[in-house]
Amino acid sequence: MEYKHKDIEQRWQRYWKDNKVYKTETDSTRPKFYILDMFPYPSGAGLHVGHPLGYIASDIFARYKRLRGFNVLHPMGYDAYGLPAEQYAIQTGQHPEVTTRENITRYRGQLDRIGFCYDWDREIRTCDPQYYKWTQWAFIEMFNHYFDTAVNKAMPIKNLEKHFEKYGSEGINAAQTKPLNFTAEEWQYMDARQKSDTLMNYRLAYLGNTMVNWCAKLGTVLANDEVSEGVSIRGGYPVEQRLMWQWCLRVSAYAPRLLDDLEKLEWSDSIKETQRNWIGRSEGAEMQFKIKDSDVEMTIFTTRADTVFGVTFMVLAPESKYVDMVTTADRREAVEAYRNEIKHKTERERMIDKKVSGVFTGAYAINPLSGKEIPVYVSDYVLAGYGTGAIMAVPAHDSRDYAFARHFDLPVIPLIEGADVSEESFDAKEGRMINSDGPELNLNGMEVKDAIAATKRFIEEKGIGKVKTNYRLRDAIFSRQRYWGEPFPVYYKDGIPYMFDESQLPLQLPEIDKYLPTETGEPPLGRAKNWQTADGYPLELNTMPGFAGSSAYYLRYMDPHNDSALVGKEANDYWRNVDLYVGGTEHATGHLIYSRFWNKFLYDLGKVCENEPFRKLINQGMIQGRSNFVYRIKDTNKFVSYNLKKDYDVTPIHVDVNIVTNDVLDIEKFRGWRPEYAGAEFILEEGKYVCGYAVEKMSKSMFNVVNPDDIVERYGADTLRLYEMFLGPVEQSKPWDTNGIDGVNRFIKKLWNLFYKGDMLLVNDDEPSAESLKSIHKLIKKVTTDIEGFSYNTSVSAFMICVNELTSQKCHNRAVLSDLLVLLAPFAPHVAEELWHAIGNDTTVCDAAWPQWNEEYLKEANVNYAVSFNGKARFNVSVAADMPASEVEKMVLAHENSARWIEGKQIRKVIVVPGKIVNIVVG
RNA sequence: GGUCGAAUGGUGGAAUGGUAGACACGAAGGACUUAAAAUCCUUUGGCCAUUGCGGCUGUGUGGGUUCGAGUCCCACUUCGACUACCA
Repeated sequence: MEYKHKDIEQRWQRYWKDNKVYKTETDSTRPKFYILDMFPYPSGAGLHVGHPLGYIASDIFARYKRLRGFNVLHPMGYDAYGLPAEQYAIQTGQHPEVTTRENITRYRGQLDRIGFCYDWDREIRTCDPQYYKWTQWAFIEMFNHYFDTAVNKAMPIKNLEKHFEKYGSEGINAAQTKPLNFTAEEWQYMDARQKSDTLMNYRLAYLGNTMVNWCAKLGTVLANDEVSEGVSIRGGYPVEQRLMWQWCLRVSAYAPRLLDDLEKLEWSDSIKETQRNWIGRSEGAEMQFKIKDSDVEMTIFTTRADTVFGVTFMVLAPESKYVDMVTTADRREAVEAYRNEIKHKTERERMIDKKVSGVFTGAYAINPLSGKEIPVYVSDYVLAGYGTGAIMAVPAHDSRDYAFARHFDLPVIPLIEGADVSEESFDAKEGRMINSDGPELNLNGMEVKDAIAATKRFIEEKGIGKVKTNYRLRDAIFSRQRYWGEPFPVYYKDGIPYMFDESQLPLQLPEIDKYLPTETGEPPLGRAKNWQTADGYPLELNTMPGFAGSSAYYLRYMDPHNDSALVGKEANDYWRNVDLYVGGTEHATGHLIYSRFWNKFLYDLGKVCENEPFRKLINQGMIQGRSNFVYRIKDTNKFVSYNLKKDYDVTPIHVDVNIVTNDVLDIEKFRGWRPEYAGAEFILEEGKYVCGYAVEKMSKSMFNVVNPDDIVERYGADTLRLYEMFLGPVEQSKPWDTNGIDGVNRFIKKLWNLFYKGDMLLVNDDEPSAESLKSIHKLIKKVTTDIEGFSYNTSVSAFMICVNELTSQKCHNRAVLSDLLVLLAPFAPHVAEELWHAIGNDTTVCDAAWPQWNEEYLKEANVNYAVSFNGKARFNVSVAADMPASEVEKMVLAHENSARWIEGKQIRKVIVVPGKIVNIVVG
């Protein structure tokens, strides 16, 4: 029999499917293991070979855990809402649901061909009403809760209302948008609208008038993690700041917990660090500065309280509420002009334009420690959204303040001994204080660290400020002006938002005629007919963002068909949380923050039993494209081979990597590739046309996309799986390069030849030799430890070594080969299954037991010691493995080569590392 | 600018502080074959020696710790990822 990958793979994929081999049930008698892939967005382009990298790694782990007796939950689904389907719909009029369904079908086909062990009965799609019912439900719960900072968890908003009735805002401990002050009586006299507005200040899901990232081209607002460098991540369109009424999630309330709980997670240090930076805890102080000749007091935030004696001016964000309060009449016009100018710049323009700009308000503030008068400016380098939107500027010790001071010719007072501030500021937090002597506080001579502490203590005592911890993490903007997303379960009565009752969910996405905003500029849902409650109240026109559906999907997999809860208590108590989560780093500040927030919220409500959703996280690297180039001589249809191109004036042109093999162009296929190349001529080297290459993102426009289907067709899924693992460590990014795939394919054929010679099965029950036992037990040990440590690439090498050894040993022993197949089953399940049955098993290899290695077989009879003198010049000695170190020493010193090296010199030290080295120090 | 990570042959990559370069690709030579494919064998970091079994050198650069450093420490160079006017 010959190794025919197509027959084998089709046969076993059908068998696994028909017999529901990978179906998972809750089973309290067995330990559970939940291993999850980040589910894909089903794009129109289909999967390329980069996508399955993480899926293969997790599939190997899932199969391995199963073989070790765990009850493994390994599901898959689709993050089906998203912008590309909607934009395609705008262009073609095709309903996004239709294209999404088609794309899912294509994805499923591609995934199936690779032989994954997903339990497809648990598949979920975020656009399925039975699923998004629970997304809507969670939103309602967030609306109905606030975050209590005293107990550090979410509490019902009803509690807060009761408190208001009795005590007003006095004594509340609630995360809030802004501080409010009202009495119980004032609360009583508020009308429905005012009460609603007041409660919005505290709800975890709230309607807020906030500064948002508005992308005109996409016609929607975007969350901070969907914007990078001032342009939208999807499409790269410019984004500007706008004040809009939006649904928001009070993620910031959970910032301390999101930060602290990172410690417990088995995530890579780099991704934890990314989250830490994103949450951005900074300890500092808030301080009040009085405005001269006015009642206004401005609050600023600083982490450098020690530098207060070096404050020579203050700066307000253009959007700051203080601007109107302090600007003098004669400066009003100039300030307004500046604010308008800033308002019309996009975020991107503000970033590119690093020029210092700003305007004087006419006001002077009084330094609370030195009593000096200092001018107040407005500038866009101060952000409205962070701290209080106002800063005290210390040009000597902050580079941004320094640039501003130089531009407006403001004084610079150095505060640290030896700091040279003639050319640039001294930003380091170290050194000894000078020039910091005020009427009540003297910091001179202190170290910076102590000066910060002393100043904080002083301002708290004097009531001019307080110690404050700020977080960079902002609330998540939760509205999108799009069609293809979850509708909000919200209706409006007299302009006040109300939630649907849970029993009325899901609120289904309506049909519309065109997927564009309405003529009046409302979101696409404004086109829906009868988009109102039974009583005629209008419904919310926005939809939820992409991260809504992906924030709790891992919980739904535990209990995907439950009609009465997101996840039932029994299922949740058993599966708890994800033991191993595999996905890309690009979600570090998006999905992985939102999911943790969402999970913590549900945990506070007692709906889930674990505080964190993903216990261990592995970030697979990205597979980049490896593009190929041909070199056309300018103004001709003649192409010159890579190593000859320096003699010509050439234009490099991307060429489809699928007509290039090992960087050699298939000339005939190239002529047929595009009509303009039909008459192409070539200047060859050694009879071949050699292409150049470059590593780039894998994309259609670079003609470097490799479809896994083609690899499966040609080499088989097992080869694809092994090869993707063999390429290098899973966590590392690397270009896709098929140059080595033949080696992996050869390995499978060699494995096959251990079992078959022609049609004859070679397997026997002879006593296995000691060296065969050693080979297989070495492999068991290596593969077991490698899988536990996610070193799949070295595992694949170990398989190759073992098969080579068994081949040269002519080992066809059934027991040895059985162990080999079980070890291989996670990596190459089809061929393992085929051979497993060929040697007489009638159960599936997926139900076998993982073999244990026996150290007895691994023991060496003899051990090689490397002998060195002063760490140099070595020779080897071979001694019995159980010889004690002192005997080894004697034997080495008696060795003829030792005499040569010692040559009468004194022996100072002899070091024997058991089994490894003998080092003799002479001199 | 900040944070984190990386640097090893022609290539992808191996090496609990202990004989660097496993394994694979590619390349060269050979066997089988009328020929090709497939398969198998040999060589393959560099330099020198190759009718002697060897010698020298070598993990981005410069220092350090150690009997011994690709591995640990310090500084630098280059590259990558993330983030970015966060006071």
